[in-house]
Amino acid sequence: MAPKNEGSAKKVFNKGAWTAEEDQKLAQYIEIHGAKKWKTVAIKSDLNRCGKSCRLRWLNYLRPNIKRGNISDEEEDLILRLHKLLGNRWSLIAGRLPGRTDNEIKNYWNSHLSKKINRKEKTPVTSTSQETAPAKNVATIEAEKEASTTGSGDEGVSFDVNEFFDFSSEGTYGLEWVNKFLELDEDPWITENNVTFV
DNA sequence: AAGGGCTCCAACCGCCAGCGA
DNA sequence: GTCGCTGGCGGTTGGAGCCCT
Repeated sequence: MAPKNEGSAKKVFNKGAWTAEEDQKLAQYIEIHGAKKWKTVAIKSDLNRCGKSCRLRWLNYLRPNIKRGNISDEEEDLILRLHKLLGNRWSLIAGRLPGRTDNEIKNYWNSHLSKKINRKEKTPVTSTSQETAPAKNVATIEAEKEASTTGSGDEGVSFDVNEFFDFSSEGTYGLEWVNKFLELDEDPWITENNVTFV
C-alpha cells in the first residue's frame, strides 16, 4: 500500500507493513524515552506513522520478552478454557499468557481453535465437551451484563471476573492461579447454581 | 510448471472509556 | 457539565505464501 499524500493539507501517515528501518527507529526511541504518549513517540521518533500504529507495532512485535509462534498444548488448553470463561476478551486472555499478545491469540483463535471447535461441534459428542460452549458463554456473559445494568438480573450469581482473579497484577502466570481457575471451571456448584462471570 | 483457491497473520479501522482543560 | 484528545480493545481486511489440481 503506497501512502497517499497529494491534494490534502491533512497529515497523511504511512500505512502497511513496517520496514526494518522503521522498527529500529521506534525501538531506539522507546529504549531512550519509554513507551508512553504514543502520539509524541510517533512524532519524535521521526516515523511518518500515527501513534496507534506505533503502539500496535511495539506491543505486537518489538516489545521485549515477546513470544512468537509455537503455541504449546498447555497454552492452547489455557486459551480454550479462558475463552470459555471470558469470551472474546483477548487482552484479558493475553494477560494470562506471558509473552503472548492479544492480536496473536485472536489470530490463533480465528485460524486454528474456532475451526477445531466447529469440527467438534459437527461430530456428535456425548461427553462433557469443554470446547463446545464458548458461544453460549459469551451470550450468557452478555445477558448477565444486560441484566446487571437493568438491575433485573437476579437469576444465579454473577462475578466480576477482573476483581475475582485480580487481573490488575502483572506476571502472575503461576500454577496457583491456573489451578484456582481450573478447579472453578470444573466445580459442579458453578454450573448447578447458574454462576456466570461478567 | 502454473494458476487458482486457501490459510495465516500483520496491520488497519471504528468504537468506547478515561482524563484533563 | 461538555468537549476534545488519547489509549485500548475487538473486529475486520489485505496480501504474502502455501497447497492442490
